[in-house]
Amino acid sequence: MAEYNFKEIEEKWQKYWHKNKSFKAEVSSRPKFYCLEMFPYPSGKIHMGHVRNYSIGDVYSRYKLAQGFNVLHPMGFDAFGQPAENAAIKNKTKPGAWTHKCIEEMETELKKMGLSYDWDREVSTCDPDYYRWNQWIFIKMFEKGLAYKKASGVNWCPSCATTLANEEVIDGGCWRCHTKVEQKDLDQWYLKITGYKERLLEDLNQLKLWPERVIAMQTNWIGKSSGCEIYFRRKDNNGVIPVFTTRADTIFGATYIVLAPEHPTVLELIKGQPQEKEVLKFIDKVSQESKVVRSSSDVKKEGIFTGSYAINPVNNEVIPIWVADYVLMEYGTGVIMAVPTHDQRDFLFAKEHGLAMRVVIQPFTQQCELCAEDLSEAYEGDGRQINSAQFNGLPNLEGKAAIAEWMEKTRIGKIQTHWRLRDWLISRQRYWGTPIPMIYCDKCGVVSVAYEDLPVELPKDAPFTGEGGSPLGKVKEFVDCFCPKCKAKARRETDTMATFFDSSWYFLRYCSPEFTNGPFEVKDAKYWMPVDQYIGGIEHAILHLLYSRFFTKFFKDLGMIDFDEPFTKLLTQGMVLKDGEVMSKSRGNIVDPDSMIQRYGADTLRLFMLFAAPPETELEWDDRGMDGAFKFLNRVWRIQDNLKDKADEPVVRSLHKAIKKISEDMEAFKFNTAIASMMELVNAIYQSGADKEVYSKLIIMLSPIAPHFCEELWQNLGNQGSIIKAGWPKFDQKLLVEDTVEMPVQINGKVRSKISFPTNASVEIIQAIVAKDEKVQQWIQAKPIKKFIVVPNKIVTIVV
RNA sequence: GGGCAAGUGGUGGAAUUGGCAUACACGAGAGACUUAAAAUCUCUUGGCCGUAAGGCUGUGAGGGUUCAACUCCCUCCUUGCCCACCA
Repeated sequence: MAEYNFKEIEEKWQKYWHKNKSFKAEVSSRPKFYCLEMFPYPSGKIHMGHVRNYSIGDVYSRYKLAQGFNVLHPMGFDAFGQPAENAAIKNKTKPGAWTHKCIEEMETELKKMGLSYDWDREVSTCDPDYYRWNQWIFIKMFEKGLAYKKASGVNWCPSCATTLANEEVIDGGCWRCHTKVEQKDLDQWYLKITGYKERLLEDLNQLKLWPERVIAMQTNWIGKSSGCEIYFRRKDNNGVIPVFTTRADTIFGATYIVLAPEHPTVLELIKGQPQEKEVLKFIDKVSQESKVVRSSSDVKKEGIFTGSYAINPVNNEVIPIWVADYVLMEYGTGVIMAVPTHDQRDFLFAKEHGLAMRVVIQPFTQQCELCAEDLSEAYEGDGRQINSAQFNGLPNLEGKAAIAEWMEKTRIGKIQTHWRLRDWLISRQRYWGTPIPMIYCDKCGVVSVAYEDLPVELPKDAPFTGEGGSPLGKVKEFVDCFCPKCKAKARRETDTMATFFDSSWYFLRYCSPEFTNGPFEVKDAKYWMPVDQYIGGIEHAILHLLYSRFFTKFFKDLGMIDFDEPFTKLLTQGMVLKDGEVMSKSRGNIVDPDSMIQRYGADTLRLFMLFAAPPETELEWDDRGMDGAFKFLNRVWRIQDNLKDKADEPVVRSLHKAIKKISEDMEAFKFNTAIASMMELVNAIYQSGADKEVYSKLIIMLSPIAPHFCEELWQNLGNQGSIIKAGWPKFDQKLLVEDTVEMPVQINGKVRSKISFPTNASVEIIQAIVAKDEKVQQWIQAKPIKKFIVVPNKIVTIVV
């Protein structure tokens, strides 16, 4: 037979699959399997991260296909976003043209990998047929009160006159011109994801097949914390200042309270005080700082006394009210009670400004009473309540509950839950995104575009330079419109949607990509959804997955679907490293997948990617590993010339053991050990030869990993049609059991002999055989046997 | 600071979940084939002692549980990822 010519073979079978629509998925009565990999941003070139992600998904998908499932395996492009605008500015093209060119190039590269996609279902989020449904969803949310507009602080570069994402603020300056970034209030569109916070948290329990750490990350992000709201009264006018705390047990140690600089009450508190001017100056200074600067951890905490006092409701103590930058308006009530003895930040702040401290929790191990003067840092551990009136002596965890209950009864406070999760800001002052389908009418106010007028299409020409705010605002034909209600002249919203919106429901669109009466056809989604296996990078563990879960729940509430969670099983693949570092342009350590395909072929690249490491862990790129993978394929290739009429029994047994192991491994995404088992089988074949039967089963099992290669061998063996239809091999249980097993014999924990025993021999028989073994007797000598342990077919242990 | 992973030969990684540590591969070494090289095939390959048989030792460090620990428990170290003035 000729040599393995991967170039010819890969082109041939890619054409074959395309021509025969081998991976076309259609609704049927067979059990379905929806296998999905996160769709890429079309940068034009695929990188090794893509290769890994899509190889993993493709192998699993093909494996499920071989098992007889009706597999849906689609691909598309997350095509809106900033890079297209940047590229357009740089190359003087249009974002649309640039993006479409990139999509084409990327498709070509993906197709060269031999991925089993149903390309007929391809979606692209920048296509009006796609984004009109973004707009449709947005309007539905608006109608349900889940989309709303609110003024909010954004990072603002005064020189470029544009908003900046947090990532674009570098050392407090604009990434482009280094001008100091300011905070500016702008009216922005939000989605009320907080309306779903309980369900988003609760339903994480349903996700038994998600990695634990993703569940942990989502849980932290939603950030439910139970505590108390405590009402401090103002000394001057009895006004109430609510404070949120999770440490009600320390309330007797609260020696001052601190407001966030943005807190509206601050202005009242300082009015007429001698400090007024100074405090205003301080607030102004803080507000100039961008969030990024303010929250960088090593910056010293700064604050100032307001001149006013509050009353601690549990002991009627008069305590000062301060303002400090380390208190955040967005969390809790924007006010904290400071307990310097039991919170490190408060401790440092109190030391700095000479504020009072009182110990109220005594460590259990401490005998004599702990004094504030003795502390060199805050004591944040558990202990016994002291200086806490009627609660003295209680362990603080009991104290926390008792105090909370007492405060609620006496109406000093209220048991309360706070959440970290914020509403989702989706407005972007950019061009290359889905236009938010809203209209401003002088008479009717904010009105949504009529459904029949969707999509609101992006104007083909917009003057964008990356500077000076929203490009759509400069397109008169776009902005000028009529109010859908009163038909008067009106103004169109010029913000576009954050691209996370687009990717929050694309998995539903794949179910019926051509559907024109809604984002997806209900009956198709009913068959295909939820996604059985989702595969992607850990970097999407929080936002993308959370937003997708949110949208799914929203669709359920609209009655369009009947499940809570979109992704039954999730696999987060590890990154591809080179010399221990992440491959990236800036590091200059990129290995280009296309050049590897040129040199070795896609099958070798896929094989190496899957063999080098388990999918979840990081993968160290190794050129020599590619040689190894290529060598293995050639080794398999050569077998076809030396087939016997009938394989020896040991090889047949090896085959059946391999089928069992490989099937289990494929199911569990242990592709690296599955491949190792195939290599072992090949080694066995090299020892004593294979027949057509053994060889056929080997290449069927290898076919999800090296599909072109195996198709060719399958055909060489005289089969008609594709190996896809061959079906996954089954193993014969009888061939797995040998008559005898070799078991190690341990004496006092050390292996001293290896003896062959009949399979499943009884303890008595084993004892009798062991008694005749010279080596064992040598080690036991005449010492009495204390214990004789047999782990069936595994190990024999003797203790003397 | 909080959370989650992980740490095994020269390298990537295995280990049926408490049962022979290092499967499989890379690399290295030796041999066969060859005029030669490449390719291919076969063998060796954790460390120490030993001519050998064999022995001792060995999974980040230290302790513990057990007949038996890479695996479980405690303390510590290191690396990676995510979150973070979160009250």
